[in-house]
Amino acid sequence: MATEKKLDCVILGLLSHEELTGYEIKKRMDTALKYFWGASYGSIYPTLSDLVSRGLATKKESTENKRNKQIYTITDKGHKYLKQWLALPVEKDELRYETLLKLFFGNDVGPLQTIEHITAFQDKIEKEIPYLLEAEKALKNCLNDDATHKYYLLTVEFGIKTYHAYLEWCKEAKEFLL
Amino acid sequence: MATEKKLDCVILGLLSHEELTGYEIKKRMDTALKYFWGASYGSIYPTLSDLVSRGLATKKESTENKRNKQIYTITDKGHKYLKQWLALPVEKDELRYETLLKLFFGNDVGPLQTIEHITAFQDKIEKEIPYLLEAEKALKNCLNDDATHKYYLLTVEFGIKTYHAYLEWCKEAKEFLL
DNA sequence: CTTACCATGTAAGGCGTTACATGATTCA
DNA sequence: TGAATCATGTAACGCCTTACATGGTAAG
Repeated sequence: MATEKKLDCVILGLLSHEELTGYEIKKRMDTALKYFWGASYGSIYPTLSDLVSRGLATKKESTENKRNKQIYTITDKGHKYLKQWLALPVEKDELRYETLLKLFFGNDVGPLQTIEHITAFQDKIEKEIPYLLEAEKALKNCLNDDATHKYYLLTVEFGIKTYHAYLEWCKEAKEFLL
Repeated sequence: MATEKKLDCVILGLLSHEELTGYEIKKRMDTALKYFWGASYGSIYPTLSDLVSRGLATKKESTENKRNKQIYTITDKGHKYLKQWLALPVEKDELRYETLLKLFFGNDVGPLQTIEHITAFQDKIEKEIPYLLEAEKALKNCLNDDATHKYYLLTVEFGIKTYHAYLEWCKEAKEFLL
């Protein structure tokens, strides 16, 4: 019954359209998935081994050069498992914003310090937006190449939309506190 | 260096304006804080004991009736600790939306199933909005009573704004997929 | 020649959940 | 009298991160 682990499904999802190494999986986590899902090497590599032992993926050594490179491929069983999980209703969407926490207790330290937290948040968001817009542009330009791009684009649009809402809120919140 | 635990600060923040029992703390987590921070009894009670052993809070037994009720109060040291934490920059704001994950891999199961996930998400958000609006109204009506309400209101406004952005996205996303 | 990136993995330990276990009180 | 809510806590376990440990390759 315990909180179901999702990382195996995430990895299978990534493997479902290309063979990947653990390192490459991590890169995708840090780019395409970073806005809504994260993972470290310390969880990726063990999960990969687990996937192989459960027969949901296979592992092969790279042949092209000396480099110690393990390439993972999804199996039919893995595809099935992934599809089953995708069909299940979503269990949990969780947001954990320390900024809001510090804001909530803002009265203990006064408006100036709170405004600083809001400004830091604002800066962080403003720096992320260009990447999202770039991704949006790139994805729109190759929508016909690969149907998966369509879904990727939707997550980017989600990010753009919410980030703009965040910025609007930052502006209003600061005005309210001054 | 390990991920700093935040629950102690959250509890101190709640205790900073009123004495509370573990049960009451949990209630606040499930209402005012639920949109950006969660915690279970299994983490609240041990943290409370820990707070007492570190001298950041004190515990006293309820005198009013037979009920086994432990009331926690913040100490001066606790106030100092809380303020120090509030002054520190935010370490991490994290969003973990399984909905976006399933969306990202939507190509593996097609648009219809993806639309179902979006609809479920939409329903969930639509059901939450009335509570946020109610809280907004109540807080606006008593802004002068207690300065802490001002900060609470800001977190509610954040919720309202982002939830509206979510709904807009849901609508557009579904149109895009059809 | 050294910095950055490619590449894999383990160990220790933190954090938090779920399930369990218990019992009082209030209200219909 | 039964359901809901009040009320506290522990035990087992799962998940994940950080830090550690190691080494190859490419580019400037």
